[in-house]
Amino acid sequence: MLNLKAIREDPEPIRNALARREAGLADDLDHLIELDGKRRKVTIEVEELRAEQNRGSKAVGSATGEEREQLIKSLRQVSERLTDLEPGLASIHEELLALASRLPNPPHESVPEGVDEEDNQVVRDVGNVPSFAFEPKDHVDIAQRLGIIDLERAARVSGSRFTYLLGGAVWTQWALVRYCMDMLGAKGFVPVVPPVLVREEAMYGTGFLPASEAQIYVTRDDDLYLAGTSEVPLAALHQGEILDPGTLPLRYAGYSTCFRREAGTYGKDIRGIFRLHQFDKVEMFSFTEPGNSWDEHEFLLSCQEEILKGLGLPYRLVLVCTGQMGNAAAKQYDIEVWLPGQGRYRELTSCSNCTDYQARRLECRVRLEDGNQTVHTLNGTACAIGRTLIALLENFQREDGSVPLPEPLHPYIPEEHRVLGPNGAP
RNA sequence: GGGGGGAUGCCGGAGCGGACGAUCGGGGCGGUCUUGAAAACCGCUGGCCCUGAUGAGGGGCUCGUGGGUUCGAAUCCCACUCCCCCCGCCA
Repeated sequence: MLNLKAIREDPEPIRNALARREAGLADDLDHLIELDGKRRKVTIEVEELRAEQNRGSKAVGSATGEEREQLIKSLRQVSERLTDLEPGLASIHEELLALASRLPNPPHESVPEGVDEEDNQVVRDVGNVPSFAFEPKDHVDIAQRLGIIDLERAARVSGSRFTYLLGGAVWTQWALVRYCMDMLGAKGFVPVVPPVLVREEAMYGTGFLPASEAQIYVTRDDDLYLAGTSEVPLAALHQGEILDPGTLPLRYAGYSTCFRREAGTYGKDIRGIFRLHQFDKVEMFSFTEPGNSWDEHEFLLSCQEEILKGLGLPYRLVLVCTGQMGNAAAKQYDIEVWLPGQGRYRELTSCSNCTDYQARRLECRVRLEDGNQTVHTLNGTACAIGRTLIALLENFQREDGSVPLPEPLHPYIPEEHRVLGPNGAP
């Protein structure tokens, strides 16, 4: 949700920023400004009548006889005029809210303008792309030979885009989770296992509704939504609260299963476990004072890079262009990991500063010296388990099909599973 | 699934048609006293919106949510939502 006060005071920067995202948005903003003006005009009218009504009603209490009758008579007229005006105000308000909640966060000036992946800006390449003395296989070949994923049976049970993870894949999953949690815990993140079924308000508050409705699973009888990322329940954790500035920044590391319908991606990444309806993920989430979110954004990014460097995965950091950013983000970094099996970089993590966009919808504020202010929220993937598993398999594969897991994971894996081999699974 | 009880400010808890934005207690903040602290005493202490200069001031809304009755609703009526307890089932 946009800050109407800020728009009213100085609409130009916001209009320009929105136009950089998508051409039509500037017109939407103008419509919004018009509605806001209308609303204020009618509000003044209505409130003056209400003030009159309040004054009069008080007077009735102490009046008697003829005077009282006269007063009630005239107040009845005020009441009727209000009844005429109020529906108009309500509908303007409704329209205003519907439009305002549809508009995305205006991008930060440092965000490159563009429409698709081609327009993303590569910030840096890190690590060495491995070279192989043999033809590297892709993760499906490797994993199936190891017996650690079972896509066919999963399809029989649940349909396409599901998998069973077995044996070594599971050991690796727990190791990745513990590796990330230990690192983030040491940095002051509070580990969280959040609810993954959430109410509509949480989806709305994080900006996934109404924007991405088609991507979200809904339960039939209970009207609960399945979170596509723990960002949703983590953001909603402090919904409606006024936080004490001493507690900020609040940093959480949420571990949860994520559910995505992936509507409209038929035929895309259909092979393997790259794009599933269900996967597990460790997600970082921060609440900060408005002035500190840009520093926090870089901090979350540094955590992501530390995790990947620790695992020894080659990646590149990308600044996502205006057209590719999530609805709530003002700026977004993606990290793309090198996948030898595909011979290209693929998205592994994402890190967004949502500024006050989600927090305003969630009504999450901080009590500052000069009044209450909307906090800023940020989110970043610590570890998308499935895709990280793909990256480990493809980058560290050996010609015999075995895969040694990187050393930082060893403390969390039984010794016999530190190298994924044919004996790693039934 | 069956039965019962609730929803009021940061927390507890009154109020049940007209000086109620709300008694009181706790907490928090400030002060008096004290070498310091505690105790005691005094004062302050919700949010949102409009107007105004992001000031002072003024106004409106807000007692779970939405509707209704009324000149006037925290208080009466209707619907919904949520929370809690007991029984049953259950990881």
